[in-house]
Amino acid sequence: MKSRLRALPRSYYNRDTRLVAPDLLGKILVRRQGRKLLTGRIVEVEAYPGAADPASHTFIGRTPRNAVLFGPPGYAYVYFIYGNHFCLNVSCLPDGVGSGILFRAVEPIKGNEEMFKQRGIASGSDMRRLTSGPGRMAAAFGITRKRDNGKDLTNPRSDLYIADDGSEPPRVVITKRIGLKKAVEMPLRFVVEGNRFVSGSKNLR
DNA sequence: TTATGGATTAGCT
DNA sequence: GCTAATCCATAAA
Repeated sequence: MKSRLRALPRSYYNRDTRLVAPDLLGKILVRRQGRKLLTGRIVEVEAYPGAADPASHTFIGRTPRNAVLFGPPGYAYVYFIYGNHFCLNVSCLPDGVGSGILFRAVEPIKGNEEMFKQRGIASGSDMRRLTSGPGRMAAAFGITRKRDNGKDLTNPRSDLYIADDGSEPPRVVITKRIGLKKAVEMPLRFVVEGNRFVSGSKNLR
C-alpha cells in the first residue's frame, strides 16, 4: 500500500467513453480535506457517450448546467438529483463534445472514519453502505456541486483528482445502466468482477 | 413566473 | 420488494 499515486493525464480522458470507463476501474479517487486524505478504488462506473444516447444530460445540447461535459476532458461534472443527492462525473473527449463518465461506487481505502462521519452513519456500520452508489459515494467524499463542479481532475495539487496506483487492471464485467428511464438497454455500465462494493440490490441488503 | 421530472436512497412491509 | 421524500435545472408561457 505504499504504491505511489500518479494523477491520470488529460489525454487519458480524451478518448471514447466506452474505452475510458473500463480503464478507470481499479484507479483511485483522491480527496484532500485539510490534512486528511480520503481515497477509494473505483469499482463501478457508467459511460455517457452523449450523442445518440437519450439518457445523457448532454443529449439535449449544451446548457449552463452541463457545460462542463462539453468542455475539455478531465474535469468534474457534479449534479444534484432527486432533491437529495450529488453525483460525480468526469468529462471526456475534446472541447465541444458533450460526453462523460459517472462514478457509481468506490472501495474505501483511506479516511474511512471521515467518510462515515460525512455520510452520517455510525462507524462500524456495514462498509458497503459507505460508498456503494453514486449519491453515497459523493456524500462520503464530501462532494457538492458548489465546491467541486468544474474542478480539474488531472491536477494532483487539487483537493480532488483521479490517480493510478500502479496496480494490475481488474477483471471487468459489462452490464446495463442503472436507474434510467431512457436507453435502458444500452450496455454501458462497467463493474469490477466480484467486488463487494458495487451498488445494486443483489450485493446489498 | 410556474410546472415538471429525475444518472437515488432510506425505510418499511 | 416497494414507495415516499425532496429540490434544482429545464422548458413553457
